[in-house]
Amino acid sequence: MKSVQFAQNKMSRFEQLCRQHGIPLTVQRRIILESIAVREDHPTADQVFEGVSNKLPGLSRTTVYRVLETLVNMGVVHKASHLGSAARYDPNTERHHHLTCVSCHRVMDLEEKSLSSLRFSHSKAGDFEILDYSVHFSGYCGECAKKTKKRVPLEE
Amino acid sequence: MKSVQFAQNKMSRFEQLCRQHGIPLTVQRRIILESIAVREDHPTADQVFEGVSNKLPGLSRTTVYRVLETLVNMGVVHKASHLGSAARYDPNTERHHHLTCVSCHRVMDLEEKSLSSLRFSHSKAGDFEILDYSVHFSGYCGECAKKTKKRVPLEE
DNA sequence: CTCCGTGCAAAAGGTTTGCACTGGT
DNA sequence: ACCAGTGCAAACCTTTTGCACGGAG
Repeated sequence: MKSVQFAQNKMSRFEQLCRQHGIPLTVQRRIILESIAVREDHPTADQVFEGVSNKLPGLSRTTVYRVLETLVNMGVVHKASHLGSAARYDPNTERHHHLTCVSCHRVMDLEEKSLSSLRFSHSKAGDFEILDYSVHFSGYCGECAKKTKKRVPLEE
Repeated sequence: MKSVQFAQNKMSRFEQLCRQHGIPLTVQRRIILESIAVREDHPTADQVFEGVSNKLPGLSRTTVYRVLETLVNMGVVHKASHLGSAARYDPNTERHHHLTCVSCHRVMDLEEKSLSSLRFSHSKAGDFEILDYSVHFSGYCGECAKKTKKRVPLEE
């Protein structure tokens, strides 16, 4: 499903970005990115560490975290922890969807009928048996949209 | 947006469930559920604690966690921490969607064109400025579907 | 009266930070 | 050579666990 091509493209784009922005291209960064690009799953930082520490003995867990953050900031890797570090509790047990403000991290409900009965090709995606789903939107909430008007949403 | 009615219904259903299943109806449970039912946001356990400890001095953070888990198991409250406790990293930076196995917690990609250009009533939901979205599916992956066939997916 | 629920403290993840040193440009 | 990146240890935040006590059924 994922080709060698994919990993190679990833690396090329990464190296290109590094040169463009004068970001040091360290062994750690190269190996960590490669290890993610090759995998089929969505590893946690710790799983990345496990997978890489063989090839790079002495690698620090801390570095894995820092490199991952760098890669995310560069847009080369996507960090999926949609609702932040802490779990959130919601009294609404009906199917509904969420809006998360990328600035203040507030989470709001979205009741949109058109989203509550999505159709997919099959009720099964491959051999995966779907029980439920929800749509997660990210963006700026009303307040933050004002504040952030015409500002780069980086380094608040 | 959320009515007093809603909170009252929540409480009634909760009390009913407790009686049905012989679950002790403690002050802590009542107050914690009420505090969530009344809120508009999706508080973290800690935020719940903050909000409740005024009304119930001496309340333990631990109890909040335990009560929340109980409420989730009773189906009265929904826990949203979609991808588990640890953040996950994904080399695929294109818009795509996720399948999470509720049994083994594996996360897989889903490339489904029909989901990649959802239409909503407006590109803005209220005053929320949407930047991106993704659909999160939960269910059983192929392997776990076999194992779990005809078994209650509770208390592994 | 019997248990389950609670509180406290301590442990167990996951992630971040301070500081000195090393390595890329 | 300079500065950013790295390693180590310790701190921090979120959540879980063990044990003794007290309140709900």
